[in-house]
Amino acid sequence: MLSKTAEYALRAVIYIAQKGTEDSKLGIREIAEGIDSPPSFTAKILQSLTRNNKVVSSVRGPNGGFYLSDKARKLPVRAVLEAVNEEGLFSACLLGLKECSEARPCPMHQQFAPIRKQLKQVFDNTTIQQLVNEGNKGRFFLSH
Amino acid sequence: MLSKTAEYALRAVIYIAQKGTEDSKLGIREIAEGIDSPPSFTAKILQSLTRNNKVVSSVRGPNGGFYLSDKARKLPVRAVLEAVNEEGLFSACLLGLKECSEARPCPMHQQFAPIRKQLKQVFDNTTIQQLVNEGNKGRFFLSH
DNA sequence: CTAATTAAGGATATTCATATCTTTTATTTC
DNA sequence: GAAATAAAAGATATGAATATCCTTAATTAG
Repeated sequence: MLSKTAEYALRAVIYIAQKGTEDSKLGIREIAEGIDSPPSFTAKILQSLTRNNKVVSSVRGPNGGFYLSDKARKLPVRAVLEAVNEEGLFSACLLGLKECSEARPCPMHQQFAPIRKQLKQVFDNTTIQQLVNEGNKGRFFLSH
Repeated sequence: MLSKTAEYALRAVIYIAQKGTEDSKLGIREIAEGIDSPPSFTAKILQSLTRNNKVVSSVRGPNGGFYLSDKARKLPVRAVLEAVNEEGLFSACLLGLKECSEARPCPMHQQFAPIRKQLKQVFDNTTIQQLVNEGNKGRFFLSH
């Protein structure tokens, strides 16, 4: 469904938003451990999230690390997928056909259209903060 | 969303059902050309569809090739994904978490559950023949 | 200013999906 | 039975996603 990159990105952002603040930032090791992901690879992904888009904030040096601004917490979850170029999910043809469109629909288009629409809605209308609240209910990620 | 393997599998099955019959089977080259896919790779995928599952029928030798039995045409589209081991789509956690379940939902679980359910319904309740009928409306694949 | 810390960046390695090629087997036609 | 045809099967190659490592730059504390 999603690439590993997108999965780690989402998990990392939720984790950082959940456990980090501007005063108490999270290091890459803690994040990777918390979301059970490879540290170096996760670091690369976080670079995309701090650069391209402005989802995650970071500071180098002692007491440095990653955190999410209040503004970032209000971003739609979709912003995370944007940052890692995973937006094909919302537009690509299910059968992988270039020509597929509303005007020239592939055999699965009509059936799939409403699903894609819902998918879009979820990622557009859910904020990162909302996911954090969800996550806190289930206390999903490792704390330590 | 889907792997290339799954995309080619779906396209191939629809194409074969659309243009082939037991009396007039389709060769791998025609299929690959028709659905715009690499011939050898498509051949491998069709092997999965003739073996593991019994979606596609095949005959070797002169006038041999691939076709779909009437029975196969009534199979749910899901059977194609089964044959190529792409069923994770219906069960895997969106965030890639092993522990995720109704009892212990990840932060996106509640939002994603109805989408996954719909996805499942589409693949379960749509038959291959229905897709062929859809496809015939739009005459999507190359004919020659 | 120096040393320590931590993310950023660049280069490289590994793995798996994707893709190709060759040989074998089954089937048909003559 | 021999030759031709076409899929099955096996071996191998390629490429992109995944993953690691090493160096650089920024920041802080002393």
